[in-house]
Amino acid sequence: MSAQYPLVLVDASGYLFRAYHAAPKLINSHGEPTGAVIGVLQMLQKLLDDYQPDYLGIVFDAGGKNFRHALFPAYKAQRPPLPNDLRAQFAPLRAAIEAQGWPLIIVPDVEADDVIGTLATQAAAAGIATLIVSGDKDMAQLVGDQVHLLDTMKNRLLDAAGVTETFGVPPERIADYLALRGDSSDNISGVSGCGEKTALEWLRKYGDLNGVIAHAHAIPRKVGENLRAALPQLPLLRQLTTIQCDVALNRCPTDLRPTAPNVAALRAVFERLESRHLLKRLVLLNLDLLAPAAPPPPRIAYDLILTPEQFETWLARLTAAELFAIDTETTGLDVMTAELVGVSFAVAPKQAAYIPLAHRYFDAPAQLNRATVLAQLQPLLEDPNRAKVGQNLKFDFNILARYGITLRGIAHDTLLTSYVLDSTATSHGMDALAKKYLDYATIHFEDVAGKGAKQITFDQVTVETAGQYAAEDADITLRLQQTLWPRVQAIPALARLYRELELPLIPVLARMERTGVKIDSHSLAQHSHELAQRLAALELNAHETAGRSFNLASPKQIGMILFEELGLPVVRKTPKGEPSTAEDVLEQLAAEHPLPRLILDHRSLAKLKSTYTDALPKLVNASSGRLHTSYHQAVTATGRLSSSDPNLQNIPIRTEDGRRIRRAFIAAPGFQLVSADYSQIELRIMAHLSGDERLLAAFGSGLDVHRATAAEILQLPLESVTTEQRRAAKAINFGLMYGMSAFGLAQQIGCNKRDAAEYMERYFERYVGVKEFMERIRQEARANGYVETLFGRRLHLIEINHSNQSRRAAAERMAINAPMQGTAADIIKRAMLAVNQWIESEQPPVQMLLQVHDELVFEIANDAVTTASAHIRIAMETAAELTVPLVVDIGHGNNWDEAH
DNA sequence: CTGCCGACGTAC
DNA sequence: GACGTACGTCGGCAGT
Repeated sequence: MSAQYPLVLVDASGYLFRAYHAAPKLINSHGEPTGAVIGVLQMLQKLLDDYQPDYLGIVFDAGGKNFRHALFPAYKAQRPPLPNDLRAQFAPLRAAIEAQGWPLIIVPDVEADDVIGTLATQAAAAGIATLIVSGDKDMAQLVGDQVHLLDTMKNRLLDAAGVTETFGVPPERIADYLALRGDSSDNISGVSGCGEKTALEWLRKYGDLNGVIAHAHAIPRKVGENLRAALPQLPLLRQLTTIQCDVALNRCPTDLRPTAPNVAALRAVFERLESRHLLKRLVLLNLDLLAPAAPPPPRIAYDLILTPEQFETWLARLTAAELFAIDTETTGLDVMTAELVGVSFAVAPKQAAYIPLAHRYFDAPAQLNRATVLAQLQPLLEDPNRAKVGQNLKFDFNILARYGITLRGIAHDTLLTSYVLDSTATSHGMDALAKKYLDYATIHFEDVAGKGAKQITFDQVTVETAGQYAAEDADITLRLQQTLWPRVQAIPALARLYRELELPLIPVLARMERTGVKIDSHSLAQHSHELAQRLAALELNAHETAGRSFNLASPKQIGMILFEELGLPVVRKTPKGEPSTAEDVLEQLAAEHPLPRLILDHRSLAKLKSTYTDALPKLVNASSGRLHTSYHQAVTATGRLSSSDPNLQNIPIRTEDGRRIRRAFIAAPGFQLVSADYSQIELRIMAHLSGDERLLAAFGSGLDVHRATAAEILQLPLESVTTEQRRAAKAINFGLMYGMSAFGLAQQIGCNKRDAAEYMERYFERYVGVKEFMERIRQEARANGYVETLFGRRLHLIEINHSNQSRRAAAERMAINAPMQGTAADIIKRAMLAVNQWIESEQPPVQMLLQVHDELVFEIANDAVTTASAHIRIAMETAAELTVPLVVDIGHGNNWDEAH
């Protein structure tokens, strides 16, 4: 199939000018202007996508003088000099066009118009349909049967009829027309007093320029006089406005076939331009070709293991190695369903191999049998004395577990090494670590498998490509370990934290993930149904109240109704400057109008439905019949775990509907759910870290700490503290741990700022140790650039000395919070290890299912609940020795709500 | 249609 | 500007 226009000729100088004025004035990080180049490249790309020509000419003006200047010294004389920031963009544009393989034409002393005219004429003679792309109206004269014009200014495609319609004259009269009316952009004046209208009228009356000249004597009034005065000039003007179609060129249209792009060169140009858009497209179009920018990567020759002999050799190497890296490749990221596709190993830098086991694509080579290979590897993988390193081994652990292998001898995990070194790093992913610590550009997963809709599963990747990728992963993991571990070792507390807490936690978390939790999908479905009805009723009511229909889930539309149509006051704005419709704002507005309350109710129910009652049943694993979360050990800045897919750390609890969702988390028949949660652990840690006498005393004597705080601040006896007073004290206690200000406290407890400030003052008078502790933490953060937990985990605070007040204040709040939140995280991790130790040694009918920051949830056989609970309590309460007791509340029941 | 971001809301 | 740590859903928008 041939393109509609086999030849496309682009007036590139015009494109560049247009882009320069239309596109944003971008500047890259080197201070170079880039907007016009990027704009032109995007327009060209779009054009070629649209027309897909066989031949292509990107034509630039050569600059310098041409025949028109010789005829008419004033030609284009009024043009201001090129702005420097436009001039600077010619070179990168040329480089990009050449790298694209697009034929670029610049003829010395010839204007782009004449080059285009000549090529179009030659093409027409050869029967090749041509599209001229230009915003210059001169070009209209070239239009004919075979030649059409894409007017980039108006984005219209013009044939001869279109030209007549647009300009009022056919293509062959365009030059006459321009000669008469002039062309200010070229400094051609034409006939004084003769504009568009007059020129068209004359041409209509007398046919062409010669006709006008012949009848010049008959034209009345001043304009007639002007015409007669200009008569000697008109042939010259006609020459200037006529495009030359016979200039000497060293190329003909059929020479203009685009060639293959030079991807590396293109990438270099695009990177310099810092255009994510262009780079992204380049990546998409060149998945296989894409290599990092200069210098080209020296790819290492890794082993691809396809025969038993090769495997034997590598098995011996692994057995002999003091430490080896392992990495599994699978069909997906869900450890409950992903299939093992291959496994890679590294025994020393650059010495790595990939064993493809289950690649399935047309023509895939015969591979070693997965079961056989795994059986041979099993003794090695399960031997605790054979040291292994990996990147996020919890994943590999879970995958191997599904094939009956218990990975032991986990000596290192580079994900966790990176995390303990700097929990605030933007990424602990292998690609980022390789770049950061080894200055090595890894092959990315997207490079081999694509992404988005085009993504394929790893078993579809060719074994050769997969081998390069997978073996490199093992190689880099090993090298990262060699670089990272000494850095951790240099800080003994971090080394302990890593070896004694984080690494041993891997199999514990892996087990919890694979165990999952039983869900009563039926009750959730029933709940969803009810919620749908209540939501519909609220929606109807809200629309009636508002007087029109709108999307209750759209803060933007809500804002329109509340603040524009109903004229309610804007309480607060979002960081982006839009009126906020957040919960506390609507709560205030509810006093003035019934609609905000309806929105609030709708929001809370919609949240429960979409996030929980609808979503959770869909995520139940088909084979286990249970819900499996993923725990992330290297995400939070403070050392907490996080949970996703689904997040089981934010299951509702506060409202009745929320608790009903918790009731859908159930125990298997014959079992109970047991929930054990630390009572006030962060406040206890604050007491311990601060050594504050009164706080220590309150916890030491087992008082209700919030009540005690209220009594202290208000100087009341404990028993006369009201519920309201206790609530305020609780808000202070929590607020303190978050570094809250008087303003924040006032907002929280609904009092004025002065009262809040007075409460806080009174608090710090009574709890002097806490006040001193907070100041000490700020000092420590400023001096060290980090703060520590009780166990030496560090949180780096690079903005603690920031010049911007609010940035610095934010860092100070993190400094205050992190030691408490982080110590609590350390303690519950220690408890999890202790409980796991007990489970492994005693083999009680107990499974640890969930961790929710200060709570552990277990599934325990009915008759073991009491004794197991006692063991769990001891393990948790003795997980750390503080100057206050750690207290654990334990409950049990058929579901998670009852267990509380 | 896909991907990204901001707003919002759930938990501790 | 103002309360720390997370994750998921939605709307809206840009780009495909």
